Amino acid sequence: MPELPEVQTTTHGLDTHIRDLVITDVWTDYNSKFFEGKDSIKNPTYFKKFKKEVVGSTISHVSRRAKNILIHLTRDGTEIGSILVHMKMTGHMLYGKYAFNSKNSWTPIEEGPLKDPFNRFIHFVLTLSNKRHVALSDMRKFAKVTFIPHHHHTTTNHLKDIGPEPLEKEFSFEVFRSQLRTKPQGKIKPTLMDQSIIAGIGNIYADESLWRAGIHPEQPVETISLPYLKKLYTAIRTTLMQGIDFGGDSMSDYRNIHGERGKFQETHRAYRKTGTLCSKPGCKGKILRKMIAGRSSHFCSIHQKLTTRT
DNA sequence: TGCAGTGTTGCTTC
DNA sequence: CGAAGCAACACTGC
Repeated sequence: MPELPEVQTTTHGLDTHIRDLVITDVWTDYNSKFFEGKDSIKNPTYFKKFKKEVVGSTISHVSRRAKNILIHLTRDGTEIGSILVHMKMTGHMLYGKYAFNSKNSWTPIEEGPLKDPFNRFIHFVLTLSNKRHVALSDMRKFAKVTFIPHHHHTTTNHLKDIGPEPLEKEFSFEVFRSQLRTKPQGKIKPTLMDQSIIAGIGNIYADESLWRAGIHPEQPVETISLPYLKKLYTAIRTTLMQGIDFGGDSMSDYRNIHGERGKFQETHRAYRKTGTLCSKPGCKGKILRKMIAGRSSHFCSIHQKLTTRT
């Protein structure tokens, strides 16, 4: 589920714990070279190159771009690039002390994410100079890990088509509106989830933002009035900020780097609330579920009606 | 038991 | 060009 707030929670946690440490080893048991491009550690040939790049480098800091984590590396004080991790559906990063066991997998042994039920799905591990580890738990094995050389940061396919960050102060209402104008005929929900329009919004935060703004997920972008667009702009920013404040959403298997759950799922108003009464004060609607652009969408039958003009 | 559904995204097809 | 469908994988819940 990692969307912007979950990736932000993980990024911040990593940044405070692994800054200035040296990477002393890298391990993986991902092995399919299919589906992902050549520059994926799932490709054994690429992994050898990857290992050569990162072992011996120092972590300068950890940042986020859309739903990607970037672990920035230096060598002899010079920036060499970063490890890009996209956690996709079920990935989450953990920090702690692990031991490599006789079954060729990793077990947490001290502090850290001892209680995380997903420790059995660890497929990528960085060993650090303080004898601790960063582990990527990834049940469905969809995650992407690759090395981005410093000079490729703005040109790599992994990052070049990503839209503005919704929580940065440069993301004004005018920026939001001009981004949406590139897809006037699009349905609003798939448009919000398009990473080239706005960075970091996924299925949960799209549904929750639209509930708060009172807009039907299939409302064509060009038919949304100025006041409703402004409501939506505010709803997106406050919902994402709430997600971060609550430590992310753990309705499914997201955990922070210590293996702990976030609490945003306790505040859901629409996502996976099918059949319940709408909780908007005075609203008598029911939460409906419908597949839209291949994703299940949840919205109120009354205060999120599809209209010819909002 | 069986199968629909799951947070993401990129490739293929139309 | 865009939109839709599906595949990558493993598990949960009805």
